[in-house]
Amino acid sequence: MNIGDVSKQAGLPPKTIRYYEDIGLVRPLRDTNGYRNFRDSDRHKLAFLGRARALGFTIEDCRNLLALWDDQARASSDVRAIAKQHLSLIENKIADLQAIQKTLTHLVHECAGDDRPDCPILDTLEKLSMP
Amino acid sequence: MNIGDVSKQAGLPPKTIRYYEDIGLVRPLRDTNGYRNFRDSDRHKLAFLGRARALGFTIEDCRNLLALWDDQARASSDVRAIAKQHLSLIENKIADLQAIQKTLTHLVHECAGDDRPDCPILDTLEKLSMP
DNA sequence: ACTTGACCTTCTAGCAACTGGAACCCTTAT
DNA sequence: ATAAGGGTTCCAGTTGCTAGAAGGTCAAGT
Repeated sequence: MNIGDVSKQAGLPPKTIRYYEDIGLVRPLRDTNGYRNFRDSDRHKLAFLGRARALGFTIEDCRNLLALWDDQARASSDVRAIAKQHLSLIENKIADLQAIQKTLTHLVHECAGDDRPDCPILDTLEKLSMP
Repeated sequence: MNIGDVSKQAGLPPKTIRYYEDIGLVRPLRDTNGYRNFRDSDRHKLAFLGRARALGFTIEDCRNLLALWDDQARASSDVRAIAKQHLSLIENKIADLQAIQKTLTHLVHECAGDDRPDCPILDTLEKLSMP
C-alpha cells in the first residue's frame, strides 16, 4: 500500500510517515519505482504510533513502547513504568498550567479592558512577584 | 550593570538575555570593552519578560505587551485582549492534557505491571480507538 | 501518442525558544 | 606571570514535524 492510503488509514500526514521512516520507527519496503510499500505490520505500527503520540508520548517513548510491543517476552511492568512516568509528567504540566490559568483569570478579571491606559495586567507583569 | 548580575536579578540565564537582545526585545548599551551595559530600563524590561514568559506568553505576545507597556496612550482593552486570548489557549491545553491524563490513569490502573507480557496499555495502543 | 493531474520521490530549510560548546578577549588577584 | 572568573561571538543542536522546490511515475482522457 502506498503512502497516501496509509496516511488516510493511520490519520498521519505523509510527511510525518516519511519522517518516522527517517528516524527508524518504520521500515516499509520499496517497489521497483521507488515508492514505499507498507505491509500490514508497518500500518499497524503507524496506527500504534499515532495513538501513542496522541497521548503525548515522546518519540523516544514510542520507540521503547514499540520495542516492548514487538517483544513477546516483555514484562508488563516495563510498559507500565513508561506510562506512569509519562502520566506524572502530564500531571505536572496540568498543575503548571492551572497555576497560570488562575493568575491569568484573576488578572483578566481585574482589568477594565476599556480605552483607558491603566491596566492591572501590565502592573503585575511590571512589578509583582508571581503567585 | 553586566550580564551576569542582570541574569541573577532577573532570574534569566545570560544566554537567554543575549537571545532576547538578538531578537530585539532589549537593547542594552555597550561599554568600550564590548561588554553589555544594562540600564535600569533594560533590567526592568527583562524582569517583565521573565514574568510574562513564566505565564506562558509567547515571545511575540511579549513583544506586543512590551510595546503596550511602553505606550502611555494604550488602551487596557488591548492588553486584556492578548491576555484573554492566551488564557483560552491555556484552557484548551489543560483540557487536552486532562483527557490524556484520564486515559493514562485508566490504563495504568488496568495494567498489572508484573513480569507477565499481557498488557492493556499496549493492547489499547494497538487496536482501540481513543476515548 | 500525448497531456493532464494526482500521485510519489528526494532535498533543504524553517518553526519556538532557547541551550551547549568552542574559541577567544578582559579584568583582577595572587 | 598566570590563573580564575567574568565577558564576547558564532555555530550547531534540541523536538517533532512542516513547507516548498525540483523532479519522477502512473492512470485516465483526448
